[in-house]
Formats: sequence, C-alpha cells, structure tokens
Amino acid sequence: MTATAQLPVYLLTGPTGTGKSDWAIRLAETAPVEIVSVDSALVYRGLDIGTAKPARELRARLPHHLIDICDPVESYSAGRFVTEAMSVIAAVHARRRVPLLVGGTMLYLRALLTGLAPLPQASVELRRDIDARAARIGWSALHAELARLDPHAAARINPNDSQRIQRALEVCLATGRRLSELQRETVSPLAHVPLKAWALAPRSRPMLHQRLARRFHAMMDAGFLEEVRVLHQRGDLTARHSAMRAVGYRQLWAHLEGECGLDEAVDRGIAATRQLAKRQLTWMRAETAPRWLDPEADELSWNRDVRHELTELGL
RNA sequence: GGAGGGGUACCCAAGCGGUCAACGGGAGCAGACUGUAAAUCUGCCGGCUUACGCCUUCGUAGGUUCGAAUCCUACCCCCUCCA
Repeated sequence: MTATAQLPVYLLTGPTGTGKSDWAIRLAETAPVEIVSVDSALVYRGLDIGTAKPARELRARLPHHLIDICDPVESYSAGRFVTEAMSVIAAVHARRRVPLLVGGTMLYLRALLTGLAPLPQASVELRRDIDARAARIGWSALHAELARLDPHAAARINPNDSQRIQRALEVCLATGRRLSELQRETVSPLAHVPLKAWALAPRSRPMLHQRLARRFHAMMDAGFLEEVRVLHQRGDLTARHSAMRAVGYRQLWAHLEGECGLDEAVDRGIAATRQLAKRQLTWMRAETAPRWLDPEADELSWNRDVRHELTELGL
C-alpha cells in the first residue's frame, strides 16, 4: 500500500437538474479535486445541449473526466465505465488530488462502488440472434427458455422485461454458465478506498418539476433541436442507438421522424426528464445513506467542509 | 337563425340499459435494477378502508325503468357546415 492508496474518493450525486455539476465546478475552482463524470449520456460526443454538458472552455480549464469519450454509434456500458473510472481514479490519486465523482447514472455508480460480476460484454451477434428469435416465438418463450438455463435468473426477471431476458440469455450462451451464478462472484473495485458521498435532494417535487421544465425550454432556446437534427442527418444513427434513446434526444428524434409535432415532443421530453429524476431518487433512497444536502441552501457549507477536509489530508 | 357532431375520472379516449368506479393510452406516485441504465420492467392510480366492503361519479335538472354513463325531455356549453 502506497501513500496514494489512502486518498479518498468523493461522490456528489442527485437527480438531474439539481445543480451537481455547478457545485462540483465551483469546488474544483479552488480545491485539489478533479471531476469524474458518472453519466451515461455525457460520454457521447455531439450530445451537448440536451445533456447540459459543461462547456468546452470550462473543461479545458478544469479537467472533467469521462466526457466525450465515445461516438454515438457506439454503445457505452457500465463495464466500460468501471474500467475507465478506475484508471482515472488511480491517475488522479497519483497526482495527489482527490477524484470527485459527479453524476446521476446510478447503475454506473453501483457498478463502481459494489462491483460488477465477471460477465462478458455485449455481443452484437448474440443479441441479433436473440432479437430474431424473439420476433418469431415471442419474449415469453425466451423467458421460458431462460427458466431452463438459469432458473434463478428467470425467477427474478419479469417475462415482459425483454432487455433483461436478452442479457441473461446472452450471458448463458456466451459463457456456458449461469448469470445468477456469475453474479455471486461480484467484487467491489473500490472496496479499499475511503469514500465520502453526498446527494442533492430537491426540496419538493413540484419545484423540481418546474425547474426541469424550465431547463428543457432553455435547452430548446439554446438550439437543442438543431443539435439533434445534425445527429439525425449523419445517417448512421437510428432510434435504436443508445445515445439516441437519451432523454430529450429520443423525443426530438421522433419529431424529426415525423412521429409527432414539436410541442408534443417537447412535452414528452419534459415528462421523460421528470421520470428520470424520479428513478434516480428511487435509487438514491435505496442506496446506503449518503449525506443529503439541500440544493438551495447547503452549497457554501459543503464547499467549505470539503476544502477543510482536503486541507487536513495535507492536499 | 337552420343542419349535424360532441360534452366520460388530472389529460386523451372507449363504452351506448344490468357483467361499469367505468376498456385503452398518457401524466402522476411507489418499486425493481450486475456490461443497452437518460435503458428496461413491475405495482398503484375517484374517496374512505389492511381487506371484505361502503360512499360519491360519466355537462346540468328532471323523467322512463326492477335497474341508466347508456333511453326520453328541457336547459347550458363546445365544434363543423349552411345562412
């Protein structure tokens, strides 16, 4: 164990639109921390306005890791995130600085904190085959098949949850082993690193909803539709690419495909944002207690406390 | 003024004498979540109730009927067309 191994990792999470990034940026202005994004949409290049991505100039001044690291035709993944986050964390520690994880992609967070089983990565071919069979015999038949291969996994997966049925089958077919069995081999990559976690909790749901609607409209004013149009016109992207399934992008894409009017797309995008925030809150309530902070009131004391702690660590 | 069409729960919308608290969908709320996760899926969703159940709903007011969201009458509102 070297001295750097003792440095902590900080985490600031919260539902979308509560201001995590702003807090993190203002802290990073004066403290020896480096921001590590935990966000499944910020990884994609060209998704800027709709993801509220920090401006390029700002990122040039204050390092933000794991942003713009993937083309939208690719599919980023939790597994890739863990690998890349671990190497960023090590690099930041090596600079005698503290990584500040910032973001609300809760699966990525859990994968990093509690670990991921040694599972194979996604296989385009297997998924294509499984999709084709599903189209023929239906997902419930595939669920039944999973029940034979991996009863334990099948019992936990709803027969309508095509995505998880597909993944479980994929793992079984690719490895010859059961997903449920492999999952028992999960180990946390961060087990020996001191972690300090905070979460921003909106004061009230109606306030959050109002803020999210305003923010979406501001994105539209900032050229969100044009951004999606550019992606649409590339020609190599479809509604099935995970980058184009991101909140807002999916709805504006549908509008560009002529599926609905612009006003409706915007309304649907705002609703999808609310639903995202709600799911993030569900995760946050289930995860082991972070310190909850009030986005309206607690920034200054948080900022001061963190800097104080860093000073105590000799940084 | 005349001729049609329509008013159903937060929104859209089906129902057209009993099996209707009322199909669907959306929104909302709660939950699940191991390489697609800003994804995918589940439950609840008029009120009271743990539940059995009870109570109040289908523009308004009456009426017919054992029984009405569904039939009749009047009235109010909305839309389209003719004038």
